[in-house]
Amino acid sequence: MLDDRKAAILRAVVSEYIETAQPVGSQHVARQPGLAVSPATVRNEMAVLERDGYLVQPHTSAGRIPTDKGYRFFVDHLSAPGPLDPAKRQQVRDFFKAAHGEIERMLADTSRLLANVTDYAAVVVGPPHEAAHIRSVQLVGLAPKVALVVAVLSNGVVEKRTLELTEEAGEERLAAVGRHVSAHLVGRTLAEPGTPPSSGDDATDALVSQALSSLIEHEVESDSVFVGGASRMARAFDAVDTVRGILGILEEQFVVVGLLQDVLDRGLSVAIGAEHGLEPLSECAVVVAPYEVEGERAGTIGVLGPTRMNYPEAMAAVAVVSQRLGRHLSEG
Amino acid sequence: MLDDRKAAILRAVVSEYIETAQPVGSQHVARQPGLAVSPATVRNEMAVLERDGYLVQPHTSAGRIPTDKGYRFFVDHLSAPGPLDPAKRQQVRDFFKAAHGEIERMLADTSRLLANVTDYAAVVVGPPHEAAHIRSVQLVGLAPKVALVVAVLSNGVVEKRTLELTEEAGEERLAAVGRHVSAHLVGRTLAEPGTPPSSGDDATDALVSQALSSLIEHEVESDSVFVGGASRMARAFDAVDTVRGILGILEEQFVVVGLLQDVLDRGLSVAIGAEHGLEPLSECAVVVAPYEVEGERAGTIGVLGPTRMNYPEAMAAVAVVSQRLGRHLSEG
DNA sequence: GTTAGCACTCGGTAGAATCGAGTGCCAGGA
DNA sequence: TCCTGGCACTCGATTCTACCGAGTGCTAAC
Repeated sequence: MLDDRKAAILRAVVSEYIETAQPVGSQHVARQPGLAVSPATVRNEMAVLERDGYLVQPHTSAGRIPTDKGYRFFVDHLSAPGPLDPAKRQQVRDFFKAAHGEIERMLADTSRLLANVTDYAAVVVGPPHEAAHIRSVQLVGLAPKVALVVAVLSNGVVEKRTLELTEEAGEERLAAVGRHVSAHLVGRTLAEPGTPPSSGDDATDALVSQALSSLIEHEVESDSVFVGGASRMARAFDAVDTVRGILGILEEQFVVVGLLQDVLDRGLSVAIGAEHGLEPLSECAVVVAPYEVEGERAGTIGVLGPTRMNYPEAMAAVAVVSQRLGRHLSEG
Repeated sequence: MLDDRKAAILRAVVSEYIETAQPVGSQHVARQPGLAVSPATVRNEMAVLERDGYLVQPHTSAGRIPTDKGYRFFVDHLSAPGPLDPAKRQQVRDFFKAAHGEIERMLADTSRLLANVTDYAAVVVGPPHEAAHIRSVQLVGLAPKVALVVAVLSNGVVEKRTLELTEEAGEERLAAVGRHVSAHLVGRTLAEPGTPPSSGDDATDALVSQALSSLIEHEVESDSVFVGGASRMARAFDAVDTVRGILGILEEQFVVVGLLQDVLDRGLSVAIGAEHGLEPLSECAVVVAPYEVEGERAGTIGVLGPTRMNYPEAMAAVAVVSQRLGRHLSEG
């Protein structure tokens, strides 16, 4: 553990580096109000902090930069979560006051909001589809031998699957199958669909089971993910290769979901640099928070920025948005 | 118009510049087989080409670079559309052989395919929702005073809207309204919904018209757009500001749709640099093609790359993918 | 009309000089 | 024992110079 003065010095270095992106020297730190200490003393302390892995020098005769460990200590012990800037707070409030419409658009807009507020890339993961209760199932013919299974979930999500039929089926038959599946499935979840009772008609039963299995398979990968403001990563780094790597990751939805999930699973709200395993994101930090709908954990939102991101602000923004998003969705 | 030799020189400059991204000098051009001419002659010709606006020199004593006008002449007169590289052709074939599932995922995957094949960013615009025939409409209750209108279109698209009800409505009433709307709307399009006949029940009629208006409004902006491989733009440019501008554009879906639409409307299949009005894309070119489903123009695909992109290959890829996508969607 | 020859331009690279922010260490003082 | 002023030292960044060479435009001869 760090004594008070070392902690204060570390905080000063991190804060200043976050602002300026330049290595921080002992003079700057010593100027910090509240630290009545000479640069020489600061230097000694910084040497210790470096030995202990909280800081590094890009090269001799340069100032210090925080390591991942340094950032970690900063977010864990030195940064008050703090309230969000009032103007931004208002921006969030206004957004949710005006927000309406169906859930996917809502979530996509939320990711853009979060990106605007924080000025980093933002991710919103929708509620897992398996958990929601099924409200209705319907079969609709699209072509002679193609039908669409449409399932409406209680959270407003609509799942659909195309069905390749082995033989033509008229509207009536599809409707009948739909009613049959619906009667069985309504109130259940996609995760536990159970086995529907036989209808006494082999052809119908075959279609029913086909529709059912189409609905429940491929479930995992279909969690909805929305990435907003990815272009902001181009501002955060000036190495074009770094940017490309990061954008590449953000394009792979299931990687992004996995990343957020993984961070949450480890009980963290912030993952810094190498803490999340993704190599291209080694210069990035993620701030995440779950949101709850009607008391149940429903999904996750997060912000992705450079490790030298403004953690207090990002954490505040993520907290506010996740809370308001949950409330908004709870109200329907 | 350019005489044969000037055209050949222009072609050589464009080809070489596309490959190397370096200004092309007279020696390189003269080495070109098929041009039995000395560097000095080439220099004279290049001076003329520069005077006429086809080439520029980044600075005195450098080679020449094509202007937008130069690229334009190249794609209009000098580049054979040419067949796609066999391996890539196969890649496209394999993709569509394996492809299945519902339409949005299909389109999103197609955008990734096109990005992979061309190594540029790719855009796929789905069929306009207004044009498709309605196959089914249904109302599903989500909360006491919230209902979801779900409309299934003939092309497999599902439109949904949340409805804020002024008073509670039971399942039976919602179902009745759904049947009423459905009976009226099936076979029509969202663009021409007509006016449903009165059901003789005021409360039902109110809900019907509410459902109807929710479906037809906000129509324009809901065309589905899928952008794939945006991260590849980071490879094409090394100015990080340029990259950011381009990514910013790609994040605004309706701008992208407008861009492609605009290019098509002007009867072009390629738009270069300033030809499309978007300032951040002044260093980019777009190659577009419509695709047809069952003989009808259904949507658009496109590729976005630097102006020094490989036009023949991009055009070939876009042509092949649009054609196969149309065929695939026609077959259902 | 084409080409060889030539003087000229100018971006890019390499090397030297300089600057200055920052360091580590030491010795003196509270 | 801990802090601090002083000092020599480091080394990236910046500036300047020299130089190279790819490329040009022009002219005169073929």
